[in-house]
Amino acid sequence: MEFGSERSGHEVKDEKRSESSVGDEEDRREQEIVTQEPPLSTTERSTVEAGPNASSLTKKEEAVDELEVAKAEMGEVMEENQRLKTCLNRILNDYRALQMQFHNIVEQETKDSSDQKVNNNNDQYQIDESNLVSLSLGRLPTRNNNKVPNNKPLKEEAEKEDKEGLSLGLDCKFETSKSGISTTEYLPIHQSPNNSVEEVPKEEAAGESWQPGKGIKTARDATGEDEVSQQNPAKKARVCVRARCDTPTMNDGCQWRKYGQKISKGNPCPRAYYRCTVAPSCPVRKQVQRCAQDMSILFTTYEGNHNHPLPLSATAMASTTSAAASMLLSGSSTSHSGTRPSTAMTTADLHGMNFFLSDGSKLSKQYYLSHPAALSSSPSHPTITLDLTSNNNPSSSSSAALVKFTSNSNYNNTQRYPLSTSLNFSSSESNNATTSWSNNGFLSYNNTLPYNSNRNVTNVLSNINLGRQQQQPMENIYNSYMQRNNNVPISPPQHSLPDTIAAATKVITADPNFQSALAAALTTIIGSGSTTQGNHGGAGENLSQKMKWGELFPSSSSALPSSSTKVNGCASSFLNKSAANTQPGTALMFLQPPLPLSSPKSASGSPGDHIDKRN
DNA sequence: CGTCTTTGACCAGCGC
DNA sequence: GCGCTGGTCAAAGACG
Repeated sequence: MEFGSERSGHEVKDEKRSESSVGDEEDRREQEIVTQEPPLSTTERSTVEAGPNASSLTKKEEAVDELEVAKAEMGEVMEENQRLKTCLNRILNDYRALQMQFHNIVEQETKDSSDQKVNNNNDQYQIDESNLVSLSLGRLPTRNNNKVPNNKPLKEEAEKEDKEGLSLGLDCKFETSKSGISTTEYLPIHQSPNNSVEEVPKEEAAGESWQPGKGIKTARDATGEDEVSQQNPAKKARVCVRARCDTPTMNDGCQWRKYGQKISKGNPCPRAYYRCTVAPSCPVRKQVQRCAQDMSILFTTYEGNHNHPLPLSATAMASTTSAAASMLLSGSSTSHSGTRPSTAMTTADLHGMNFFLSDGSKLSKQYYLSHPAALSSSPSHPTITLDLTSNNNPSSSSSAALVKFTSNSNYNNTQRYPLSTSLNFSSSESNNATTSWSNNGFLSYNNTLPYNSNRNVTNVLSNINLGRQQQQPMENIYNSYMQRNNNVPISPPQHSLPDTIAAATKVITADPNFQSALAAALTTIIGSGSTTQGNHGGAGENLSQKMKWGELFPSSSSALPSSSTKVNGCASSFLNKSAANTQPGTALMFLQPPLPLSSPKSASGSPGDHIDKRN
């Protein structure tokens, strides 16, 4: 993939200019070197002239030879230098291209939101209500529609977004089934009663913001979400991320300070408590705990919403957790109607994409966790779990990425929300499409062929690797679908994997027509056979350049500098740094708060969600 | 010296 | 009411 092909004329121009300037500089240096040579030669000559005999002539010849050798060596060094400079220029230009594409994606998401709104108007009510799960990635549709006319130039809109704070909001709508009662048990391993993550609290509404009983109260905009929180201060939505990680914590781009540690019941591994330190008053907390049975699995539970701009690197996880929490809370909102029976579960089996939304009852306890006792949460906290491990899920043997929404609660007539929800993006190891937080710190998608590999867009997609994997099936599927059905120009995937997941989820859930496309895509992916498991290449956690540059510059990729920061988490931070480098102005992003279904107005209000970064 | 981690103590919620 | 457990605080120590 050459980003150059995607670059605008302006950028190409810049590249040419920079290359030419590099060449000029090289020429200048060469001339300087040449001009430095005469004094040497003069010295030599003077010695030679001092003794005009045969030995002097020989010396002169030797000196000339030495000069020539030196020149040759100098030339080699300069060639090498030039190669390196060219390489660097390409990297920089690629980076610029990536930035442009990021803007395009933001724009794309804006359009998607608009399109989805239109589609919702047309189709939403034709969809079986029981299967209606809508996750929209990006800015809130209403706001988008109002503020960003579609006929505006992309760049202008992108700039506008930057000025507005570059919000990557996640709008999550989630309607649980009225009728569908699923008995599906996605249970690879025995479910222990101690599995508190999925443990079913039995309470009412949930506030997503962290509001400790006696603790920090953050001044936030009066949004619908906040209203919910205030109405139910004790109920905090939690998002648990289950991922494989060798480091003490996942690096999600945010800054955390450890404020406590506890040995929790049922797990010998201590649970660590962190709070966000990006802003002093940020209410966000996270808990980190290793799985007792599999120490490589890390449970990271986020609570609350950030009330400050987030580093770009932090938006990935924040978006995902925000979406998840929104879904959880939105699910609760739908139950306000009271039309739902005490046990409700939504299951949508989309050709291997198993959407599993359950609500209520002990029947629908979450079974997917392999090691249920590993983490527990208070019953007062509705929890949604994102399973980002890429392993052993027997039930994911459909060989497609499995997305599971499971909401559990002791649902009774007063139950207002699903208390525990899991999003399982894992797949079996044999799967071609795999999402994982790999051990080397790369959040990776494993897959093989893109669904629409014959498309130009895919050419770009195929060259962008998160975690230096091959491609992102969900992304490709999503793009393919969007392009085919909506005639929407597809931007290369510059957003983070969680965003990708959310985007894919959005599409899948928003439009039933996507099923057919998905089926085809999965067939293609499955059929392609080979799985490109990640290059566990170590130090690259902070290098967005590693996205595919290993291919572009195989010889130099290993030389890319690793971060000097203290970050040692399993990270998504590689998503961050490059973007934050050259455009400091965009380094901070304000996450749009998740939008519960019941309170659309919250969209414009409080900032988004969860993040984590170091230990 | 400032920041961060560790760790014991304290508090609140929940179940019995 | 009591005990258990999760969650938080804050002093002390470690570290750069």
